[in-house]
Amino acid sequence: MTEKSGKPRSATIKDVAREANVSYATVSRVLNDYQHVRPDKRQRVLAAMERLGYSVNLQARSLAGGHSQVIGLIVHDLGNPYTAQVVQSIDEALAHAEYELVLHTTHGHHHKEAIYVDILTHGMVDGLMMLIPLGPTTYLQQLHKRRFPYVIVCDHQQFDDFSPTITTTSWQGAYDVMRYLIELGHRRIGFITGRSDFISAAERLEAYRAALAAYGLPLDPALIQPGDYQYRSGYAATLALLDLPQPPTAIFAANDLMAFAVYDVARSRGLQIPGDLSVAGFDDVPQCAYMHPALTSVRQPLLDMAQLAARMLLESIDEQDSPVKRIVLPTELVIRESCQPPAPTERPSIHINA
Amino acid sequence: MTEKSGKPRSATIKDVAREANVSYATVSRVLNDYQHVRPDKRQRVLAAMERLGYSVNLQARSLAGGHSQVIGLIVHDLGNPYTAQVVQSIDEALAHAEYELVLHTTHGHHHKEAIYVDILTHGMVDGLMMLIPLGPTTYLQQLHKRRFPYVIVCDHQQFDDFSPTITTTSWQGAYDVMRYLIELGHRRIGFITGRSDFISAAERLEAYRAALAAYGLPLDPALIQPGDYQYRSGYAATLALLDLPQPPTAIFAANDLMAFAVYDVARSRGLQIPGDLSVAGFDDVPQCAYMHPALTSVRQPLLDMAQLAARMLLESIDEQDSPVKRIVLPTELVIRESCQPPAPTERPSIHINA
DNA sequence: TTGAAAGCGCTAACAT
DNA sequence: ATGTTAGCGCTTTCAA
Repeated sequence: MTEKSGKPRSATIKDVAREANVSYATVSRVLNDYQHVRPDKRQRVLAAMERLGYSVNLQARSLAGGHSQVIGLIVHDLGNPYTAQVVQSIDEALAHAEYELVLHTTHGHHHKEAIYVDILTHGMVDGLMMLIPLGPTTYLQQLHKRRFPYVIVCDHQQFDDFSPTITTTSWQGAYDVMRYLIELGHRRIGFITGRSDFISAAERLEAYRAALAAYGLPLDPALIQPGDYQYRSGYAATLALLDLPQPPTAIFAANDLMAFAVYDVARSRGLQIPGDLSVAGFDDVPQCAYMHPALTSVRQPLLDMAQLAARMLLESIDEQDSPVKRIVLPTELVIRESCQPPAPTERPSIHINA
Repeated sequence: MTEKSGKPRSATIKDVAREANVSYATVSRVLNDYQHVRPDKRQRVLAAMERLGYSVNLQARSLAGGHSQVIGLIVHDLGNPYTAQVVQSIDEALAHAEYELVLHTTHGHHHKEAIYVDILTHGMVDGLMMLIPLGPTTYLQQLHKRRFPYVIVCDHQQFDDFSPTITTTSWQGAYDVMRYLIELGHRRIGFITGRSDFISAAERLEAYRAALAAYGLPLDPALIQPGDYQYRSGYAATLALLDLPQPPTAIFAANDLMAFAVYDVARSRGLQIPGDLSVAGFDDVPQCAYMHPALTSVRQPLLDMAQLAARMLLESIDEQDSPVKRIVLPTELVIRESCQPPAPTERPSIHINA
């Protein structure tokens, strides 16, 4: 057979064995740091590897029953600074444990999740982490049935009862924002929702409603504008909110990116923040601190989440019978400069519309 | 052997064969969409797969000489919106071609590059893309010698002469900014450099110098402040620049993030942009358009870069003898609101310091 | 301490 | 059209 296209070949364990004049099992032993190898032979093997530029083929190793020492990570969207930061933290935590990371992004296509899970968990990785905005799914059930080690990291609190999960008190985070705003004196608070198919979006909306109810404030549906976590939708929603006959004195956006859009609409209309309009976001992306005024937001302990997730996964890889854990980490309301009591000139609101 | 820890097993091609009552080669044929399989048998196989929840093991396939249909991508830093966007574009381009993407991030540790290249190119992937800020390296030479398909995507123009490369007229981009600023009338232009070990940083600095020289303007070393592409360094550099006995009337930051820092320092000192100080950045991240005033910057055609890179790589996987290509895409100076002629009150500068 | 050999799940000849 | 079989590169028995 002529060496036509096909894959480029590189030195294998056998080449090394030949070069070092040992059996290829011995090479494998050196590779895996076995004890019973005579030092001089080990040296010879090492030298041969060096000379041949040998590098282990992880696929083959994994196939042969060793482990791959790689962890799969499936995320929904890398464009989100929130995701990017979690990924980075996970990567670092894993590197400490000598695991590699392979990352798959679904770019918002939920149907890809199952595909990636399939690919990764059939040979490619020793464990799987998922950063997904959705609730219970079929593929999770299958993973569980197969007893494949995995961990969910999410920013919402609704999921099945068999998946190991790291999450935060995200509902509480949203509620905290509302309480803060209400106690500042706001009565008409606009809410820009997240992407409707994300659980977090429903959850934050629910917290908005709950806080209103808890303080005996009326719920005006016009004050709830749909967004999708993107800047553009935040812009449109803010426009709608400010064009209301009775515009809100404060706007709570379900994430920071949409809150930034509120800033821009306000600026274009000559509205001062927080003088004329208070604004709060969610996620506490780094940019919050750089805004003028700095944006009040809700922080999730991303670093801790990542590290705990990594530890949990590694544990369940080591001992297959580790109990299913779920950890809920606290969110934190980060109060900055974007909120203050509503302008005193404001009259007690008179509701005209239904 | 008791089914102790070890990997969870899942259905293999043989299980399917048994279940469907065919030879396991036939299953493979169905799997790979071969022509010569009787429709009814194909159906039986498909059904069996369904029943068993079968999923192909990519490792095994790849080992057996098929291809993995996976492309590796090594990037330097995901935190950068620039990177994130390229990754996303590449992923989409690859998905069209039915390739999966596995991504490795070095998180700024250059020494990891060689390791990842090794891992990925020994069995794991059919081709490799790299998004790295560095110049020629040993591992690229090796890849080339092995004839392993790969492509470099970078934002600088200095590299070896055997690597397929996609790049942009980045030097020209920086030069364009300077020309624009100079023709606006600026004579003292501050420059905040990029991270010193990145080629792009040296290149942009070089363009800064070249433009000054071309217009016969003096080069004041004090106007060049070191940065590292991070916000914080931009902040410090701006402080240093504005504290100069003769501060610049314009600042060109080697990337947008540092330009944002210029905004913040200016604001904290009560300086108007562009009235008191003109500012320009590089990269044209989305945030530029949202700033007030919107930031003038240099755009690289990320989407085109990604698509071309994907196409190039796929080509060189298909035909091993495709000639080494290098494509240089044009950058574009995106003029927004952050620059204007220097204040007329400005006197002709008198240089006191050496 | 080392070598020989089986086999991981699959593809790709080679048979039939 | 389909079955049989030889590996891919490696780990891991089992012998020696």
